[in-house]
Amino acid sequence: MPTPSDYNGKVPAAAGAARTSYVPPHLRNRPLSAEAASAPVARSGGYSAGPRNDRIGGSSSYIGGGGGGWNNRSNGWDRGREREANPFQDDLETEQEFGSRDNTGINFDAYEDIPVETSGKDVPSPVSTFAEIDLGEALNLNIKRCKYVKPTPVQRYAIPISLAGRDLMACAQTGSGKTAAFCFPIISGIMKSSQSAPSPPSFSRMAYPFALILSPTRELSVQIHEEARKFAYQTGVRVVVAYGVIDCSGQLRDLEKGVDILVATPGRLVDLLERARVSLQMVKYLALDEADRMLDMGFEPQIRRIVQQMDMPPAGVRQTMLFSATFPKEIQCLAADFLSNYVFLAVGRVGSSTDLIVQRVEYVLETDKRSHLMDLLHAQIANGNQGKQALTLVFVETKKGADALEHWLCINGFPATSIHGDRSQQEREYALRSFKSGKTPILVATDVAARGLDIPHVAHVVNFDLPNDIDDYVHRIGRTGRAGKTGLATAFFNDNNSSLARPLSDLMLEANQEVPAWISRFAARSSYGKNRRGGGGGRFGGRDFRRDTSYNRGGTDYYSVGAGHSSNGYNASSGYGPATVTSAWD
DNA sequence: AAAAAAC
Repeated sequence: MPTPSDYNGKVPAAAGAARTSYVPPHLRNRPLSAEAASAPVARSGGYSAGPRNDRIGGSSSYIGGGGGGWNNRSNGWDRGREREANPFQDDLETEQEFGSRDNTGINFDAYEDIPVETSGKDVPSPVSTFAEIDLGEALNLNIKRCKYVKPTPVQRYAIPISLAGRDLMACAQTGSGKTAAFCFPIISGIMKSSQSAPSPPSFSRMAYPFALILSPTRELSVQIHEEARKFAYQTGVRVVVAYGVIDCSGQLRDLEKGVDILVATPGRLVDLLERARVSLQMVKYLALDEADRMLDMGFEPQIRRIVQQMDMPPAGVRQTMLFSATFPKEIQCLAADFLSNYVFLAVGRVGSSTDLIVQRVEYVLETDKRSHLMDLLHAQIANGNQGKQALTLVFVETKKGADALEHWLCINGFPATSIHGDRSQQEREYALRSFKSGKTPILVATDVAARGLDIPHVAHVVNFDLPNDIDDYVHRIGRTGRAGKTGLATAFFNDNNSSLARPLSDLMLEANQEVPAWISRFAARSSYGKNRRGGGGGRFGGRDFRRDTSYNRGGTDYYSVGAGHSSNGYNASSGYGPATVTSAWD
């Protein structure tokens, strides 16, 4: 179990000076009377010069009024003025609306025999209860409020690993509790270390988050923010989200009020860094959600810029956690640049009784897709599968295609809406709400909705247009069958998708799905996807590329230990041997 | 070739 000194080992020497006046996060939310008493002595740490105290003492209005701006992480004084909104309020309302809603709880029976694999040096042991982990009283209370009874597989492994201060690359299906897996250690770590945290190093309107969480879409950032706010409720740890167009929702104001955990999309964060509204020099935790997407061709330059070319502490000083349901080898290779002596964690995806998604592939010509979709929707209605308890998510390839299909569905009497990158943020958020509430139980979407979004009650995912990449398919169908519930995924396949035939049929075979015989005709034609997973079998969304025999970084820190050091090092006595490979399956 | 993400 980590001690506070584990968390503070890298804190500058000046830290001690701040101790007496600093108000740690867990005390920031005390009632106003208690706060007021300590206000005049708001932290005057080593960095803090006179002006800060003058400002605090002499001004009755805080942030926003004067524009001078100061990072007020340092005082709990103004925090008491605003009551922290109860982030659990929405849950109560939704719960009433849906009657006995049980999706806050995970169906643990379905996860009982899930395969788990770890690799890396000295992998910390997993836990089986939250009680075994010292997360702190406030966080434990929030876990109860979230109705989490016991940790999910990814949480059982990832939380001890990250509490031990280790970097992590984790493959786990979204909906299996990933967000909590990286939020709990971050919140807990910030609470513990804050007792001796250094002051922000300058006097400006810049924000100095301790933790940075990046995700590839605005909606996913919103979702992570909402979840993180629940976990951080009344801990004093402040969570702020930044995404999309300039400050339509008071994001800049929130930043100025101080931030401990910043959740952001990459473009927005680059913008904030350029405007010098955010500094990354205090970042102790970096988490990338949907990390393989964050490091693909479209995002990689931005991520490199943020992580390597700004003022963020380097790998090894900060703690880095990468999460995704899929982790292609090439991306793992790239990701190694951002990690230091990391643990690789893979939580089973398919191939066991945990597979809760029934997958179907149907041969549908381009011209027949619409009428075929209508048949499916009619059949669903005939089965009594409709309304807000049985939402249908339809994926198409293009934004134009999404608009067209939405329009066509609507004029044919189907209550549909759509979400894609050409719609305004307002429209996007409205569409998502309208879908979630069941007002429009059909949502037509581009890949913007493929990853990470947690939408309860999605009973059916239709791949109206199949993606070109099997990993995208995996993420898309993962919008159903969540939290232990079952789901259906139907794909419309035709000659345009022949490149996907082999990986798709492989994936379905792994998942014990019925694969139509005709698909092998296409599979034979294409060589795409061969060995994409490093021949590592299909139980996982990925396999540690460091274990691949073709990978040899000889002389790097990964395999520096041990006699009999082989070309891959995996079976050498370097800590990668079978003894450290744990599996809940065996 | 398309999608996502800042102004």
